[in-house]
Amino acid sequence: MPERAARRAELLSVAAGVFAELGYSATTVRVIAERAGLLAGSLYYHFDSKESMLEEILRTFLDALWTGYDAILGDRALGPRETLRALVVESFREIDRHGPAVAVFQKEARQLAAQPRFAFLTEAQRDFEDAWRTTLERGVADGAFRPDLDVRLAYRFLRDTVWVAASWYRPGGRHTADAIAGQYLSMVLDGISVRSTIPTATRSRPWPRPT
Amino acid sequence: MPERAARRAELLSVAAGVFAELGYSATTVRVIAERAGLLAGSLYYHFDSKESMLEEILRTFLDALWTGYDAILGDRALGPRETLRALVVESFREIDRHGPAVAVFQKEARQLAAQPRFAFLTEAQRDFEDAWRTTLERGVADGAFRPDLDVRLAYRFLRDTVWVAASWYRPGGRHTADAIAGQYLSMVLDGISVRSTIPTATRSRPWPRPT
Amino acid sequence: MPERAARRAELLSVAAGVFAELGYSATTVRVIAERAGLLAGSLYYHFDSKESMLEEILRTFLDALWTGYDAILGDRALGPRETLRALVVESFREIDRHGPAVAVFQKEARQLAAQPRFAFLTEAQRDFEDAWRTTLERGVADGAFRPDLDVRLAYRFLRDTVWVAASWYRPGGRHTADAIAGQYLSMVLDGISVRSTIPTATRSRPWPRPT
Amino acid sequence: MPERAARRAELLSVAAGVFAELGYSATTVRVIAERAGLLAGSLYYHFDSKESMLEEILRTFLDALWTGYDAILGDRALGPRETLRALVVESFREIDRHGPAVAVFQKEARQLAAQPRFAFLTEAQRDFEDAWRTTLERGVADGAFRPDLDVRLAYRFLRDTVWVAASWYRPGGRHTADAIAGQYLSMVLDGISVRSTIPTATRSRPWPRPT
DNA sequence: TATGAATGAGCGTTCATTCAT
DNA sequence: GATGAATGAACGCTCATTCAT
Repeated sequence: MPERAARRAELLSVAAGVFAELGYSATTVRVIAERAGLLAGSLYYHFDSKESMLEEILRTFLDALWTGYDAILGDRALGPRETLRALVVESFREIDRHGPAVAVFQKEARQLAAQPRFAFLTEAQRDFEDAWRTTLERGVADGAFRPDLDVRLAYRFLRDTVWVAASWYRPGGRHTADAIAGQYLSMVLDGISVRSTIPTATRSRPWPRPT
Repeated sequence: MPERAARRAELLSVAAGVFAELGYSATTVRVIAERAGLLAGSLYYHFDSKESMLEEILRTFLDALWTGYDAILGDRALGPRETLRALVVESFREIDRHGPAVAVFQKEARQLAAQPRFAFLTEAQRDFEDAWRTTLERGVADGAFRPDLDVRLAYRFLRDTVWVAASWYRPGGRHTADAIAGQYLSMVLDGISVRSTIPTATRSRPWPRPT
Repeated sequence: MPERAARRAELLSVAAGVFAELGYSATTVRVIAERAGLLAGSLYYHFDSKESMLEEILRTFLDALWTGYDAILGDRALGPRETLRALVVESFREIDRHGPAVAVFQKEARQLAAQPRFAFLTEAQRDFEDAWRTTLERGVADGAFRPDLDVRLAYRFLRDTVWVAASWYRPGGRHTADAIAGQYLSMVLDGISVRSTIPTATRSRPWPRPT
Repeated sequence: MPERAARRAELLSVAAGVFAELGYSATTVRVIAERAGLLAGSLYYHFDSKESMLEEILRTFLDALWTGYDAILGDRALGPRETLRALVVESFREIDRHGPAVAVFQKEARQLAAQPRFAFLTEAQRDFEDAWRTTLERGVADGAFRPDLDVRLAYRFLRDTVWVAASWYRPGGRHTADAIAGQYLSMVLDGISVRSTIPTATRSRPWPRPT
């Protein structure tokens, strides 16, 4: 990595941390500069604007994420269940690697997507929804997932469940990202309930019984 | 409701909507005023500051929420499963009634809690965690919930899963709040998976089999 | 005094007190109203503006002052020494009666005099200077005051000496206004020094010795 | 003086001039900025707030003043008369050098002293009173000043008389600061009156006659 | 007479950004 | 590459003033 790009990455990492901590709007370029050890004006040698820093942070995150996702989604050997598992694991790994960027994405994306400059967020969200919903639908179709699943709702449920973890997850904590992914998957797939105790009234339709 | 209090409530409702949409920091009092149909300065006849509006919005929301929660938590007739169900339903009803306030809480609480003025948020979060974790622990103890549950993780999972819905839920949409609560509960309790497909590797311990 | 005028006087008295305490610019009509027991807007039933209250306070004070001064200055029986004494006594009585108004005059007059609306202050100051300087000059001419007196300087000295007392004098304190006037006169006329100890070097010219 | 400090001093000098002319409260930072040739916001690169400018102006003035006063008060060779003379001369020199600062002090100190931030003004006023009153009392005790002197009153008389001059004194005028100090001293020490004309009624006690 | 709600101008201050050095 | 001083727009807020009731 050339000197120049390394410095940019370093500064963006600082910026992402502050954006995640204080929110984009409440972050001043002064505190970014201060944490990076230079003066506010000097940031403008490296970046056009505060907004362009944000954009670069989000693009970098999404590029990395989609590199991982594309490998998974392109793997025809994976059934819907394994695909879902792989997507969740990949997502937690992304949180592990680019936690602040994920937190910024989670907090700011909806609002930013309205601006032309950040239209790529809207695209990403659409692709994102496609990937997850397709996987869920495949799973319902082939009997891996519950036939009574409301796919739209389940998509949101999964999406929020995974990304919101970025706001509390800290690398080097009690659990590894993969361990947390495993726990999440267990809850999402099987529920927190002991199966036999579920009163039938909870469901609109009886489960298809495996034979 | 006296004239005065009604006007306050009206203005707070507008403010909550803008805070939820743009974020507290990115919201200007001029925007609030514009949407409320008066001038920025006039807001200060009713409120001390932008911050005091935020505080009142959050306090009002938490008061309403705890009124509901306390009734549930104080009901000794409820088992952990019914308690959890009631808490989720109550939460979605709160989202239905005070959606913007919930979204603001969800977005801003962590950051605000550091200020002395918003210390009540820290208390609320602690009480909140107590309520959910105690319920989960009771459920694990009496066999309603899975014995291998990581309660800390499950708590976060539930908390985020429920509240994050405030950022997309709109009253009057396709589903009622109670319907969505039901769907969420179904996913959370039973998982999205069809039972027999769960590979045993997912779990640390085999399920207790009903006899 | 008609009801109406009495209320005005009452409100102006409150206003003068606040102006004296906080300064005209730092005084808000809200605190005047509050101390008078009504709401800010209600003051505008009685007065056109904050500025018109100030004007009325200053005019009332100057009218009263000149009533006293004119009687003294018109008394041909008084020598310069007695005239000066009478002016000082009258001034302290004015401070005793309208202390806050005097303090406001002392603090604000110089700055206000630049506005057309307050041109009467400039006139008053000119008349004021005339009265005192004429008295001093008469005294120098007839041997009552020191022949080496710089009249311009002595005028300022006297003027400041007297009016500045308004900023600390409180009616009902240790000394009456007349007693303070007496003490001031004693210092101004005779100095604080024991005469014989004055080294001759202090003076530019030897004193004319009375025969 | 480093570049930075010089710029601060320059801006503070402008600010002091405006504060003295319009009063602190009536002064807007935009006026200060305009006279200094920059924009209002740019002042905040150099100072924290309008109030901090005021504080620095007053502290600088008091530091300079006390440097002079301490030298005088610490000189054991000076009798009360020479001490008083030296204090007055030093005060007028201070007016000559920092006229606007003195005028601001004179106008605003009483009101400001109530704020914790300006508690140093209260201290200064106490030290000030100590210095002058001690000098006066020493003079009365050793026969330099009139035995019938009301020291409290005389202190106020001297204090106001001297400092109020800051509101009209302009450097480079007809008289030098030292010349004005001399005239003031002559009036304060010996009075404006020619001795023999003093009616005995003015005094409560006869003068001690030198033998 | 007084109130209560509002206006609108302007205030002190912040902050992303620029640019000569 | 970075600094330091400045810009200029906008922000939260204040306050004298208005006016229907």
